[in-house]
Amino acid sequence: MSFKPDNLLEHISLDCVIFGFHANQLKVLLVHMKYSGKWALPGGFIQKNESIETAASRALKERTGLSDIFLKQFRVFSDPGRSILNPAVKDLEEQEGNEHLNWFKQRFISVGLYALVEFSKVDPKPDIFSDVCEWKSLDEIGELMMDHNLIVKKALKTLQAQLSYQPIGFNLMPAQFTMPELQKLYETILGKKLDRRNFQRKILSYKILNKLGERKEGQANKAPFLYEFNLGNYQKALENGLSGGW
Amino acid sequence: MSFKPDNLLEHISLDCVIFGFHANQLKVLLVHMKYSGKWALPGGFIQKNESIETAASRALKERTGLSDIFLKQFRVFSDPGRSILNPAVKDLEEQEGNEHLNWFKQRFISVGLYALVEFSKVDPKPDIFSDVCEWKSLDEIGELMMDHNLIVKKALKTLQAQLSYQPIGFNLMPAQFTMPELQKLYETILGKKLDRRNFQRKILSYKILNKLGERKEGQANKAPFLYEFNLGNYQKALENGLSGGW
DNA sequence: TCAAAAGTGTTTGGTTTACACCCATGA
DNA sequence: TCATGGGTGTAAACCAAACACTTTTGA
Repeated sequence: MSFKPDNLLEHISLDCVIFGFHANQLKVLLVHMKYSGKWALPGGFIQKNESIETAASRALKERTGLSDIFLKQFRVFSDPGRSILNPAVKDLEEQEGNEHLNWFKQRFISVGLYALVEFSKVDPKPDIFSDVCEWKSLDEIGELMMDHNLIVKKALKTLQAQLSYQPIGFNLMPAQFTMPELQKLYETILGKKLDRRNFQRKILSYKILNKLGERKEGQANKAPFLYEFNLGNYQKALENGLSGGW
Repeated sequence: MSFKPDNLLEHISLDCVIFGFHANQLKVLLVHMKYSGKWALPGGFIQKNESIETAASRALKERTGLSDIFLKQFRVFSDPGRSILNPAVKDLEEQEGNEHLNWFKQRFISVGLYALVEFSKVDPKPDIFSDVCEWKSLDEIGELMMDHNLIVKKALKTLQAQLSYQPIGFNLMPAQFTMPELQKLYETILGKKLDRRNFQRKILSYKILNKLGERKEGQANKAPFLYEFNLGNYQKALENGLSGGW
């Protein structure tokens, strides 16, 4: 993998908050920077003939192996101070003879996007500036590079707000899932418990689920039903918005 | 007024959708480009040591004379095609010996912001690329430069969505106003009629208004009460959000 | 047969909607 | 005195929140 700044727009970067859901926890995909040892959000730059969204899809594809990811820009981070102490520059300075050092020393304005992906389908791969790429649950995230903690915080807040008027599970759940599992997702995002019965009634009222047969899994209790998303209605709900608030 | 690209970030611009309310109409402040004759949104560029918001405030101050304007970024417009037919470049080509032509020929990614201002306080001033700066009501807006029609459309949609969970009147109304006037503002933004009595009950339930004495104005009907915003509660409502939906 | 967790339905209270009557004002 | 439009209140419909009992399952 090579890096060619001459095909990239200057001053503009993007940072992706990639959300996944696993073991009843909301997770974020992070990369570990080679030299500074800091964790950071997967990012990217914009090629001269692509949009932010295209560039982000490209970065996501590289990091996760997935295409057609749910992706949404939510905020531009442009505080002039955000780049001043960019440890990525320090990393590069430590590399012998890095020809692109000056390019990284410029000030970057970064577009924040969040992505929703199905945890099990992701095959995390580091980029050329990092040596590790892996999932971290929200409470495992320590101090991130630059203003990335702020970016995660704002992304989560946006996601919470969207939850009230947009269906989101399709991008985060496996193809088949139970109602309690879906509820856990909502509870995790919102950071609070929901009533089991009211949750079910509400989510069913959206008509975005198909009920399948029961599942027999080996737990010492009644086996919950399996559901899948009804893509047609899900799509409509995405376009028209939902009503409620959780 | 001079123009010094050497102090500006390349590739990044901003466009402001400045909303005002007058004569029961929602208006947008536009500038008329000197050479192409096209109307456009007031825009700006980002200086090397300022944030997007600061740059936008600067542009707004220049265009309207106002400081401390309500301002919110809502979307980045980065389609590579948006700049290709930039008539501003054509304008500049027609100017003899414009030294900054190449600077404008670059591709721009633009951050869209919307602003809410009190119509009567604005003193519109063109920028160096335009010869007119004036208010246009939404239905008077014809074809704008580049993708500015799209930007206006998205701004309006954002404003409509915000309406449900944020108070907005303070920035658009004069210091004192009547309930029917405030209702007109909401109706205009939403593009639909609201019930007079339910509107009043709802807006009063937010506790963001102070009721003043009646007003006597010469109309052939009962004189409506005057109200003003309760700044303390208004501020709280901004931070905590409202409940409803219209 | 018991604990754990899922399925289902009902009651209650609050919010939103729809609607009607009276009052003040200038013409 | 009348048309216009504002002030206020109430009944009905709807929605959300709280809550209980029954069922299934593996241990």
